[in-house]
Amino acid sequence: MGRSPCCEKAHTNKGAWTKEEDERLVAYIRAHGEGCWRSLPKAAGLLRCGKSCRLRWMNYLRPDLKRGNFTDDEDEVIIRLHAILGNKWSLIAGQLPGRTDNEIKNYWNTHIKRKLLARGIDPQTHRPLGSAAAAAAAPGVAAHRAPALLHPATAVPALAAAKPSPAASSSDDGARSSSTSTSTGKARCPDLNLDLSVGLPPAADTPSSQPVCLCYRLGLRAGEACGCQADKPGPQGFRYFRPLEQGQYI
DNA sequence: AAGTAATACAACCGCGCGCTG
DNA sequence: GCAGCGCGCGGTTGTATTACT
Repeated sequence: MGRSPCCEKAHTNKGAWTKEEDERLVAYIRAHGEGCWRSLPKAAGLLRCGKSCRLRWMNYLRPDLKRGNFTDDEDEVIIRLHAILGNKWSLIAGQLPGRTDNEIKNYWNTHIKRKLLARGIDPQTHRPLGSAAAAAAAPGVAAHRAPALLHPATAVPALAAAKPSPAASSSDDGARSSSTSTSTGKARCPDLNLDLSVGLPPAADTPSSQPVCLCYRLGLRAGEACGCQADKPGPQGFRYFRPLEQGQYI
């Protein structure tokens, strides 16, 4: 479908934001909240495109942003999440309060990629470097890596394929609702439902199609990121996957 | 001190998706 | 059912800063 430009480019500023523009934007959002980004610039007296205002607010001006260096813990969480989610920066950001998708994306490209390469790990596949077969088997995004991660016959690339159900948001929409909730100042995690469940192969000791929450693979315990009972083995929880051991790769 | 390369990060761009009339 | 709109995402670019020669 055809799309009109998001704004009158001829009458908008571009490039770095000035202090005055920042102040105007912050003052307006404090007074009126985050409403319609398209009409915000005019209402706030800014010669900027709505998209630009949104980006500036989300990535730089939001009061709940955590500035400063990433901690080692955050590094590891990003690496683990990227191994499973791929370049779903907004999803990853949803797990790191105070961090933005743009910030994480930049950090990944400038720091973590190099860190993984130094460890001898391919940052795209999260496999040891030089594993051509591994790379061939797992090209591109993490969803395509799922078969290597899980049972090849029944693993569901949930992120790519799942449609949201009335009961649970999922896939990319989950990402959007997650990021939306952050932008509106609501608590980030409580409503988060990544819904990264996969179907398991029928096996002697596992119920068929039992959902498995991948938060357990991330080393998260119940309540840290989602409502599953990942650390409670048995019928109440999920017991089929465990976090990676030292030296294991996805 | 000057020039160049590398790095970090803010911002832009194009596209896909959901919503609405 | 269709078309347009608005939002949000991920990839890319531009620019400022820092490190190195």
